[in-house]
Amino acid sequence: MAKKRQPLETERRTPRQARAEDTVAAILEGAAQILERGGLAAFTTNAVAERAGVSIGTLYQYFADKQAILRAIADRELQAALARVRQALRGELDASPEGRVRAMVRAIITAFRGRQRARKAVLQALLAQGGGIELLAPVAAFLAETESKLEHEPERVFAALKPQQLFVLSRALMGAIRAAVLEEQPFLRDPAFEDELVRLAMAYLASVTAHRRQATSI
Amino acid sequence: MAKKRQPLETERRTPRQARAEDTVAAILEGAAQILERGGLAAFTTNAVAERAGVSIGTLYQYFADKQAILRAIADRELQAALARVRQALRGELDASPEGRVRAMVRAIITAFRGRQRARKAVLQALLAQGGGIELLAPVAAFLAETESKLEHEPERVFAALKPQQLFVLSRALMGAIRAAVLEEQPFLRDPAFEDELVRLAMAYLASVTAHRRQATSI
Amino acid sequence: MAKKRQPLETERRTPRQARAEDTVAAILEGAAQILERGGLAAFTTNAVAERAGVSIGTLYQYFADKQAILRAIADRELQAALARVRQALRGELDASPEGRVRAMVRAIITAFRGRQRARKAVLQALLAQGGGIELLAPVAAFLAETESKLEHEPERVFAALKPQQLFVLSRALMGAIRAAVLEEQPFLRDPAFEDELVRLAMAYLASVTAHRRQATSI
Amino acid sequence: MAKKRQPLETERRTPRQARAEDTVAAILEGAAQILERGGLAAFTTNAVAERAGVSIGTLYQYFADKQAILRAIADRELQAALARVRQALRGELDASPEGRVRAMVRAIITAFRGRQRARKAVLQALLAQGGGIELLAPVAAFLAETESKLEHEPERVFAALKPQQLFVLSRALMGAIRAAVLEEQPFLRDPAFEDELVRLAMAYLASVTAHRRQATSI
DNA sequence: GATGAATGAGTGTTCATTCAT
DNA sequence: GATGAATGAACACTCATTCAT
Repeated sequence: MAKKRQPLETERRTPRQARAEDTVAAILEGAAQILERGGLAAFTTNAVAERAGVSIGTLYQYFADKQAILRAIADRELQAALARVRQALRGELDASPEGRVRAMVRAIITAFRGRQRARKAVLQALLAQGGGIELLAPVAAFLAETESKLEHEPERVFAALKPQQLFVLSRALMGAIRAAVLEEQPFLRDPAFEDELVRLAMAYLASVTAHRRQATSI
Repeated sequence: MAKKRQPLETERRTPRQARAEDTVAAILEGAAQILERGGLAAFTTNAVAERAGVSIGTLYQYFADKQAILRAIADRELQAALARVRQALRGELDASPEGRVRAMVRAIITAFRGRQRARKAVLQALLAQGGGIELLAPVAAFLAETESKLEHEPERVFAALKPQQLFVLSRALMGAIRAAVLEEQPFLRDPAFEDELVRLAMAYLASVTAHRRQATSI
Repeated sequence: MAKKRQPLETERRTPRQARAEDTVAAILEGAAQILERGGLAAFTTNAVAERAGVSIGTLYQYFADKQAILRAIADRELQAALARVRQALRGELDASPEGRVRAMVRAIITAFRGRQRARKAVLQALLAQGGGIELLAPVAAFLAETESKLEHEPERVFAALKPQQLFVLSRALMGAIRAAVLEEQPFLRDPAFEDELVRLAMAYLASVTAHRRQATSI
Repeated sequence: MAKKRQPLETERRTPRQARAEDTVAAILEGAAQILERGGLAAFTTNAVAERAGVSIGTLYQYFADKQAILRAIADRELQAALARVRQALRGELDASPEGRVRAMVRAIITAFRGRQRARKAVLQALLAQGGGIELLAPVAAFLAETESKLEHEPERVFAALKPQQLFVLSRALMGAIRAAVLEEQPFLRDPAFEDELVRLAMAYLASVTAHRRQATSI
């Protein structure tokens, strides 16, 4: 019953009719295609409208300005990525901590594949605006929340981290993955790359835990 | 004796008169200031020329196009950052591996302070161009080279890494630092943040080393 | 019933609204006026837009670039000139060969009168483009086609020419007329000038025919 | 004793020293090369100075402005072309009228070969300025003058023409040749093309002569 | 609600010309 | 006499945005 799409403040008009939702979807899809093919340079409102098959006037009835489209795409991508991560973690909840870490790493890498150029362009555009959308922040929050449901406390690898540590870990992983994406490294699909990322995360987690135990035992 | 400024291929005309060198310096400084205050959006050739106190025509006598200015700034910043890292490491060569790792982390964090917006803008602009300036690549290369001069082999923490592992470690560290910079996190100056980065690096290095020893002993 | 304006490939957008057609017409008229008064040097896109009473943006919605405007004008002028030539020849189909030649010469001279500067500028611009002004080609084609409808074969003066001869004759006539136009010779309106051109054409045609007969009879 | 180079009003300074003449020659040669390779678009004062191996300041000491260079080139080319025509006619003075006509046609065609692009560019540039340099006018004048020295009056084919007829004939020939040059027709080197031009000229001359005789005899 | 013609400030860039050295 | 660094008006062209229809 609840609306599936929560209205963004970037939209001018909340689509209440099916047709309007289609229009918004068409615009976002068109925008993503434009970005994917021509990057940020090709991303003009007229081009988006044309590809979406709507008039430029209609586009401006749903989006206040050009940036609003980018924000909407970022939001859409974030939701999709989160959904994939959730999906991946759902099947690994009872796995070992390493299993969960690996699932997460894999989910993120996967989330970054396909439409890389579009994603890159969105990132760049939003960063240029000063708006730091951190894809990872919600993911990490989700992880922490998920773990809090675990029975065995020792298993809660993420929940045990202090905020700053969570920041370091998530950004470090993202940094490595993003660099691989942006530099178009061929080993992005290499299982060994995934192994190294898991190793990095696990080593860090172990170090934090060991440190805490040590501190506690004293 | 030797020319201080090595001519970049981005320059149209190699300055032969002292006046010209001043002009180039003024343009680069003006460009950096513009980027610092207004980001990439404010970075127009006319604005740069005006702030540099030269005519737009003069600007174009030294830079083939707008991008060339960005490249020159990036080059200049890279050299400066590298110099700082080198400087920092020079005093720590005989320190423990952790000492060296910490010196590097600190150097990079430091390198990222001041004119953050300018640096951010340069990064974005060059990434958008497809040109991946990787600050870390030269730093890592320098580290590896530096270590090769060490007597005790076990001390060579970076040299022991495989290329992909070096990639993961360097990008992970950069990712965390860059995220802190871009998100303007207050703890960028917090020693605890530095500690966590060092911990991340050390834990990863230890894990790699342990793994290798284990593999070897079998 | 049929659309009067056939869309040129030089147009960016085929006008779908009546307003748009007016705009295109205004731009072309403005461009012609600019050329007429200031020649090619005054022909700037901004000047054209201003004189046409539209914004520069509007101009660029209908013409891909500056040259496209020139091409459109040239096309328009060519059509007008051809129409006049056709009109002139229509009444002379059954005249003697000399009558037809004279009609053609007169038609071309007439076509070149009025707005000479504009025409001159267009010609120059297109020549500068390397674009072969095939102003004459359509005229010659029309002549040949027209003659092919004649019953008496000996009357077909143009159709009897070999391609290279047609080239020489048409360019020679055009060369003389164009020189008179460009040098703004006062005798452009002198009937004696027309007489000389007719004489040139008739003498050449006679020479070609005589030569051919001689060759055949041997 | 007379100065060989008559000072043009376009020059700022009359070269009195050998070095200065060399400089002027270098500039004109450089300009011709630039025009030949890149056409009018590449013809910038800075480019000319660079190719000539002089500074832009020096260039402006000998030429008041850019157009002055073009005018000087045109003058130089005209002198060269005239010299070639003179040379060609010198050996044909006692030849038949057709021989002389052919010599002239050939000389002009020849004059147009080599540096066609430069010549084309000069023509265009000067035409755009409104200045109609007519290569043929001086040539025709020379022909008429030359013929006036002939003993047998009937042989004086050009001298017999009225000014307007001379205009028609010379521009017609030039028109055909120029069209072939500008359109880069392959038959520019074809002897048959030359034949047709000669035929055109001879036919016209014969027609004029016949007409006059007829008028006289009555 | 939808359209698309119109807008115009703003961009990067060129190049003829000057003049201090 | 020669140099070449500096100038800046001018240009072609883009594109986010508006609003009359």
